[in-house]
Amino acid sequence: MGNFYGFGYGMHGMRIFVPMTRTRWTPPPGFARKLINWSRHLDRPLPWREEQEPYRIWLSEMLLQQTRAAQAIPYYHRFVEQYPTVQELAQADIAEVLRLWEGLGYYNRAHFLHQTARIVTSTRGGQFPDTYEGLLALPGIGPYTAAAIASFAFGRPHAVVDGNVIRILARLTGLEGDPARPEVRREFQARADTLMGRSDPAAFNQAMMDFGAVQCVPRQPDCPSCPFAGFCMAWNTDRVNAFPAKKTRRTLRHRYFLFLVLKKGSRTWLVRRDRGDVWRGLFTFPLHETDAPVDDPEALARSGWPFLPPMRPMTISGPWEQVLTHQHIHAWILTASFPRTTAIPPEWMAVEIRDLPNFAFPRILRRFLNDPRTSLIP
DNA sequence: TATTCGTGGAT
DNA sequence: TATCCAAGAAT
Repeated sequence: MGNFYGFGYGMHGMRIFVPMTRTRWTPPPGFARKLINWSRHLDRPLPWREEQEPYRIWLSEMLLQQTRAAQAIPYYHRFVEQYPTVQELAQADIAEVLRLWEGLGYYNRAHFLHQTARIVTSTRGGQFPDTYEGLLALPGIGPYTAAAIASFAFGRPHAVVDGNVIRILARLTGLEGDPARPEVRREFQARADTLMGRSDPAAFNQAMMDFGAVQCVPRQPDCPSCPFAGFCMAWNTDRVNAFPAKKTRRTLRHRYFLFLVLKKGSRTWLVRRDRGDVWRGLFTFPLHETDAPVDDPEALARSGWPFLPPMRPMTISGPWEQVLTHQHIHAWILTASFPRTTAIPPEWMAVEIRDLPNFAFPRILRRFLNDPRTSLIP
């Protein structure tokens, strides 16, 4: 355990602290009431705010996992319009769901969304579980999402612990550990639950996340204007930037992709991405991957796809770049006409080129398709 | 339990 | 420009 400090609860901006060793953190009195009161003056319109329907709350929370609210909003509107009820979502084809999800990333979420819709529809008559534990058992619903739905939809007293709450509590209470560690995570959860107390769970959770998004922001927060500065550990020890503990830096893996846009008349071929890799369930053009930088895309293409006619010219586009969380994709896209269809691998799927807008593609390929110079889609 | 799952906005 | 990281969950 690290050092703990006791604080005087002073007025706004007051810096009273007495270094001391403690074994227990003491919650500031009246925190929940003050926090909710703070949030009343806030103008932060979100389409799922004040929403009562569990389906829509669940949908919004799935869209919001590791995603900024601003990015999720247009997707939320499209999903609600396309699938007004969980039954309609359950009946949809996963390819269609993924097409609607395209561009949002973390495509496993779309698969979990669909799975949970089917479970809720087929085994629960379209009704979501109304308990934290029941929600937690569903695909794609972890501790955060279960707490969010349980509180927002059913008024149950479970405090959400997301990135906002971790940042707020780390600074406010001086919790220094790595939030990724389970015991530290449990402590965050315990302190969040303590702070929630007997206040309105939905109002408290909403206010905490609003507070993190508006006031206790990651970088250069305006602490002098913060209503809790008087008993904020980080502020009163001048260590605001030290909380929360920094995540370990990721290492980028470089991957080199060759995509083949093989055209025969009005058609081309696609493959579907499998599980266990990026872009699960999305479509791409047939792909040849190497682990070394590509200096001669055409030569590599001809060795990767030996059936390509030797004399026929190819159009070479690239490199197209996309940086993912753990990977940097370098892509070359080769376009070739091919009069014969023999030797086409059986897993390749022939599609009409004009139908390409209907398939879910990774962003890097959608950028290629939308580029006017590509002129693949008329 | 450490890694791996996208994408884009902010600084 | 490079870096951070966002209403996390699964494996």
